[in-house]
Amino acid sequence: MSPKQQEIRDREERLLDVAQVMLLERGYEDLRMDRIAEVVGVSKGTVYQHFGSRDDLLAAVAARSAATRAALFERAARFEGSSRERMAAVEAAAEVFFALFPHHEQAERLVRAAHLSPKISPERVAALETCTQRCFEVATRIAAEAAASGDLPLREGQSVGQLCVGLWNLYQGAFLMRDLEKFMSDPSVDDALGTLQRNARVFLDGFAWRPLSTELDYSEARERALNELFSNEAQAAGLL
Amino acid sequence: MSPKQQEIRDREERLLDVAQVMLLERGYEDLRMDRIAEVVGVSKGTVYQHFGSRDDLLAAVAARSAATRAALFERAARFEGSSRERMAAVEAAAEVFFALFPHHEQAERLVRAAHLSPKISPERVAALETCTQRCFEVATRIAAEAAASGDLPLREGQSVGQLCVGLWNLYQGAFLMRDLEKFMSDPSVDDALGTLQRNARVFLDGFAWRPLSTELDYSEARERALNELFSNEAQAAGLL
DNA sequence: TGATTTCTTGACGTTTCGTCAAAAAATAAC
DNA sequence: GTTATTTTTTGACGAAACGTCAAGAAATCA
Repeated sequence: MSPKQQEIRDREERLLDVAQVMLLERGYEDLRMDRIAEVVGVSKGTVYQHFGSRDDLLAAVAARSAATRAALFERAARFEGSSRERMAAVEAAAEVFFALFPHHEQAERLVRAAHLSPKISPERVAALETCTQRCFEVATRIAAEAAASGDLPLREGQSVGQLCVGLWNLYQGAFLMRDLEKFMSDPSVDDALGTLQRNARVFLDGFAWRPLSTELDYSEARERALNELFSNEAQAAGLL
Repeated sequence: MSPKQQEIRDREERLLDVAQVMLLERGYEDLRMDRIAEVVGVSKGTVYQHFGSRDDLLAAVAARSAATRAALFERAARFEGSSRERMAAVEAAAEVFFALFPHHEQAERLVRAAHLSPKISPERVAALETCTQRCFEVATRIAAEAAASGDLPLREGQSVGQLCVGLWNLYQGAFLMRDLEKFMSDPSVDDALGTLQRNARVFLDGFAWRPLSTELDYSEARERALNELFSNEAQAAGLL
């Protein structure tokens, strides 16, 4: 790769870095192409060489963090333990991602809202979806193994797909709620992360995925996963 | 109220109607003030008499449907039956709302994304939050009664707040997923609404809220709620 | 009927997006 | 090492939309 090509690669990363920070700190409305160009030290035309439009840049930001999430999930898949402990490691990965990339939810929401926008290159949308699919595949594989081994006794009409969708929904809903004000005066839900962890356990208990959370303390598995798999990231995110 | 004032009121509703449809059909980017004015048959200046900005109009759209949701939830609270059947009625209300106001998720997401925008009048934001709070209050009251009566045996560290947050998250996450493409090839989750209903049952079973879904068929309660409480709406939404 | 207040209008200033022809830089050819 | 060609960068420009406001129209009041 020629030095020029390398420079272009690096610049794209820097553009994404700047856009990511701006999105988080100032919001979508203040994500201005001129300003990004100025901060990175290039002209606006050059930014448009990398990204076809403002929305395309936004999608690129989302795609980059989504790729990181998929990588975290796949790392979690290597966790050693019972099937449900391995799912707890995946949940830990979701937590780490959530803490490390607080901009991502907003970015992905906006990309989805810019629905079918012809201004977003199809490859980027495809990349984003592939990453989500990879996350689902990790979870599905673990649940399928649990079902095969008997740890997860699926009842009539239940499937590993249903379970994974439910767990995903639970997490997405909770992440969505993060920047929302509190709707409840109940102090028991002040700790959003703890509430989410407990609810995920209730949900998996509802499937009777053994060992139940009454039989085994999954916060131990969670901490082991954070230490063994995500040590650096978890420390950076303040989870350790 | 003078005829003029009535006219202004009506016009505001028409503006909201048009904005709502445009938002759903063409997306946020194509929600143009000039165009809305033109469709309703007034000038742009008049639109700005009603709404301080484009984002404020968006927030007004969200606030209006949120008020409808709160009303549906409160109607659901009047359902007769066991505590868990009454919660099933609330879930039915959420389904009805979801089907009737497909624009709402997007609108609320965008308002939240436009975070702290000084262009949205504080009263509208407050109205939006009050409506969500009303929904939570309905759910919380039912769960609290269930806990008091012994139907819902909360374990150490669990609370009705946690349960309501979890159920809300599950629904929000599922609604968020609606317009998303499918991530899974699993045909068992093709039926998004059915998957959501089953997952909600698993979740409440996880709390051991009696009668469990294995002991009682809650689709019966759901259909009764749709018929008794939301007959018109459910028919309009194609749920009956 | 005339005076006063309230409401409506659309042209205008501003901002930002995205384009593109010209200039600059990098690479290739000799 | 110099010239030619290709690639890359630039910033001025046109288009589009937001939000404003002074002038005019309509409604209410006296």
